[in-house]
Amino acid sequence: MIQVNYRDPRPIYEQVRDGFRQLILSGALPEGEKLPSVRELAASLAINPNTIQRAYRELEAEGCIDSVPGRGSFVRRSNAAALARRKELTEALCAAAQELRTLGLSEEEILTITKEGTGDD
Amino acid sequence: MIQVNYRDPRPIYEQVRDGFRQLILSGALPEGEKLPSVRELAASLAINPNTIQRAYRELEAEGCIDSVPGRGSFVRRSNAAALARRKELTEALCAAAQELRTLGLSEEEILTITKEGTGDD
Amino acid sequence: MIQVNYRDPRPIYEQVRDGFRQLILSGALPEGEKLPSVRELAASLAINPNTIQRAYRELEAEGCIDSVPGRGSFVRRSNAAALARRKELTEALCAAAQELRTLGLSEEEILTITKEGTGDD
Amino acid sequence: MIQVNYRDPRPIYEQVRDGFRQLILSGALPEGEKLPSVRELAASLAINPNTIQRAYRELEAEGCIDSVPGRGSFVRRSNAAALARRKELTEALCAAAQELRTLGLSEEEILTITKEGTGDD
DNA sequence: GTGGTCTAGACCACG
DNA sequence: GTGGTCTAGACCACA
Repeated sequence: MIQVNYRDPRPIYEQVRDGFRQLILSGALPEGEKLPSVRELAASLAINPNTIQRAYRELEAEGCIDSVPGRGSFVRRSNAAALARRKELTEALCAAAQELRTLGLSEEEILTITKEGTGDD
Repeated sequence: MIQVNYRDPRPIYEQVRDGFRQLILSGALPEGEKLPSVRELAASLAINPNTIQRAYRELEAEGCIDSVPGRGSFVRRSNAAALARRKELTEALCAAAQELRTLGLSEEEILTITKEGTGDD
Repeated sequence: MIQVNYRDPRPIYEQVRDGFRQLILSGALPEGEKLPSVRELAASLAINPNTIQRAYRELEAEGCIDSVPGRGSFVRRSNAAALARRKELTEALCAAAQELRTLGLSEEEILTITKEGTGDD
Repeated sequence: MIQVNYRDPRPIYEQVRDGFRQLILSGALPEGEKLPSVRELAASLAINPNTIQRAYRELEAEGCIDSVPGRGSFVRRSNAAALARRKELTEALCAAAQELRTLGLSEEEILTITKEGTGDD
């Protein structure tokens, strides 16, 4: 369901957080779905429960999940979270495209890169 | 010439390094141009000289500059550096575009975002 | 009659307890009125009966209800409970007003906020 | 500078966080002021550094401070943070006033309570 | 020196 | 069982 990669320079809690965020915002995890419990996921990933809890805490702060003490954590899929993420990605995409232009790539080349992975190629 | 921003989550040495790389690869700094000395730049940015030195060291490792002990650091503009940077940006752009697709944006919307800042709009 | 909200950071038993206290102290539930049985309410709210029982237990300790084993729980509306609640709210109101003052709000602005919802506006 | 109270039911990290937020938003700590280092404050309060760090992390997320690895944490006093806090307090004040009304207090009595601590009494 | 991540393990409140 | 707080202590990257 979620994978962590020790070679990835990103901290583990970010990998877990971003992994779930992606699953939630893309709709792969439906609204109301129960996430694995902190201890359960920690055990299955061989990671300290505190690390998982931090990921869940941040997802809750972002509005992606509800954590209910004694019951578990559940997908919320709020619009605000999706919009915030969309804004982040839009800015990252713009910045990358801009810098590629300064490297001398043509508009056409950049659009081709953007389409990679579409199946259009 | 270079600016550092404490609110930026990136470490300062990365901000300095990336700032110079951008100036060099985009051609804003011509081949052979002398960079400010470590002490000079450290003083003008009110930053620890070690931090500047690390930025320069990494730029040299990337092939963006040549550091000549006793004389200073000079722009090299190698092809290898440009290609490496281009690969990084290409991957970032693809990843952002892919995730925007999972958020439900159409191909058209994504291309429009990519074109932002072109002057085409 | 009572609603629980999983997004509310307050534990469920507090939501139930506070909900009934509000209904009782405001007079919405008349003296002597029978409350739903623990099992009944637990079923209708899809909540663990232990949770309801804890809410009732605390309401009894506060003097808001009488629980008669085998017969049920009944509204008591004691003066002591009202006074205790009034003290709590008074302190909360004072604290909020004080902090708003430190944020630079004028006395007038604070009084206006206090009156919101009065129908005076 | 900051005090923690073990009798307070609020977690320690919230007491620390809220204490600094109050000092910052009220202007008691001027913009750019350096906060005590995580370890320093932890030692002086006899609290685990992790607990302090969590408080600082949340203050940074709120936009109240900037934490710069290797340099320290500094007051930011953003407008957004002040507005968010003001909104929280406004809602708390309204809710308390409303419930006091249901307890039968007159508008006059409530306004008197609100003014407590003004020196107007 | 600084902030930040992670682990291991205890303890609590809630359901 | 659940989430949440806290401690103790190690380790890393940065300045």
